Amino acid sequence: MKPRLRFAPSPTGYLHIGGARTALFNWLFARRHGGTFVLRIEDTDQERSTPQSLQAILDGLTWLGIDWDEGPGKDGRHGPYFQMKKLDRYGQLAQQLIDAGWAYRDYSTEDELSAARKAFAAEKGLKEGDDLRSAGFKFTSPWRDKNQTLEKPALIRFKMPRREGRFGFDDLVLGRIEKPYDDFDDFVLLRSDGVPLYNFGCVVDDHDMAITHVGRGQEHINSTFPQLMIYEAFGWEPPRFAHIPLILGQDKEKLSKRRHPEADVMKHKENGILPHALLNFIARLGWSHGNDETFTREQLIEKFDFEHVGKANGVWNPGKLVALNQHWIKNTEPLEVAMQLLPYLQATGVPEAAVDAKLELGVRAFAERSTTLVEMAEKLKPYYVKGVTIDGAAAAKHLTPEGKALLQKAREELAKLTDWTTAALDPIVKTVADANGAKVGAVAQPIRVAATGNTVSPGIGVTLELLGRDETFHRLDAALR
RNA sequence: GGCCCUGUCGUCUAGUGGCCUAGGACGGUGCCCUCUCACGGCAUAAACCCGGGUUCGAAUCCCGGCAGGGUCACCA
Repeated sequence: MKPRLRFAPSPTGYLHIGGARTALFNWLFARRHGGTFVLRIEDTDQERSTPQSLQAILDGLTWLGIDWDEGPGKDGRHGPYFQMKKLDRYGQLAQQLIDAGWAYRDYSTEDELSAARKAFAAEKGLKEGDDLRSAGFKFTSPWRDKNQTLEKPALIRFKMPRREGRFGFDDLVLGRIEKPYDDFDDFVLLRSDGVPLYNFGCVVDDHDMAITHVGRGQEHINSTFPQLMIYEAFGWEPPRFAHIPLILGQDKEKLSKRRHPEADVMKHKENGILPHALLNFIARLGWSHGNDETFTREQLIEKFDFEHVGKANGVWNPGKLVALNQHWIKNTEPLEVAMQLLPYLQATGVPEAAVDAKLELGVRAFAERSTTLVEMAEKLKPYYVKGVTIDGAAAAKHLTPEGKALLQKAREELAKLTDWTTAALDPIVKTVADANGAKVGAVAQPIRVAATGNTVSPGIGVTLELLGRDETFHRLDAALR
């Protein structure tokens, strides 16, 4: 049987890096085994769900190259893929549970609940701000065994069986996990407005969508237990679960929107990170394959498994992400990098830039010198504008009378060239140095400063080819004046 | 607080009882290469949370501490 996996975000914000990794692991597993990857939208929190968030999540996944076989924009046989579109289904199933004695209508009001809380607090002698849960507050609805249907709104609670002992499941990454039955209260299945809560909607949908494996964050371990009870009540076979460790910020706190800008997937796009580099990085954060560090998309699909997902939380390491980014900048076809780079370059103020031979040459020259696409764009920009401002210190050091004399000689040699290529340009430096009894550096640096305004650039040959013949002479002559 | 999960260099990790004198990667340090900057190459410092067991033998198994995390809603 081909596996079916899903990613089920709630559209209440941008695509979080932890969510992206969860999506990636599920996607990799589905792809590896020729299965199906489903994208389901859990939009039952109407307070917080927004269309913008949905779009942001879709955009984030698309940017990362994580595609889905069923879900928004991809209808399948197991839809609808938005929970708010199947309220009737949840209602019918909840009624089924009531009929079977696994659930009941609860007409308790908020007032009654808070009265119970107050009574509990008074009995225990707790103060206003104290956490009732810590003190062991439990609420048992008086409607639990009444089995009544009244003409007023009710929420539907699951009736946890009063059992001794423990129950649990075999987690794909954590192994056996168990809890005592009496750890759980009757939990809410359906709100009084008929909208399902997470546990109920999740189980119904995973069943309806024939999900076989659920990879999700470890914060969901505890909700697995009530979900298991729902499966039992319906007599459904639960999927296999794989609880993935959390990603922590450098302060070792859970990655949060507020304190950790890196939690937003699209922030990395903005920072000039290649989508595949980010993919490689988050894959390695929590999963490993021996001593391997870099993986192509195909290798990731070929090697991924839940058994090698680690059990401990991981700390975000921006330095390693950047190192991986540089690795992929260097190890991706220059044409491909050029296409990714273009928008960043244009954004620096050179809208006329295009994916052409010049840009590809630029990528080849700067791949080893750039850690991000933003950095590469900034470094390439001077090759797209007319003229250059020469750095004072650089001029003072290299455009001395002696420097200028050598620069003049070099200019004369360059003028003789018919072929303006790196291969033809490179030897000029040594030729001029030899002819004048100077060191190569004494020739190269004045040229570099005159041509780029600075002491740092790729080799003289590529630098001048990138600049082009006309612009090179324009800048050299300006420096010689 | 109850319950649950976790604990190898600063960080990500390899490791599933002898192959471990604990390996790799990022970062650090030093050297080499070199027209600058990078890239690359070589070398180096750096870890099994603590304490008990089990075993001929434990980073690996068990127990207890300690530390970190998760969860306990008409959020997901």
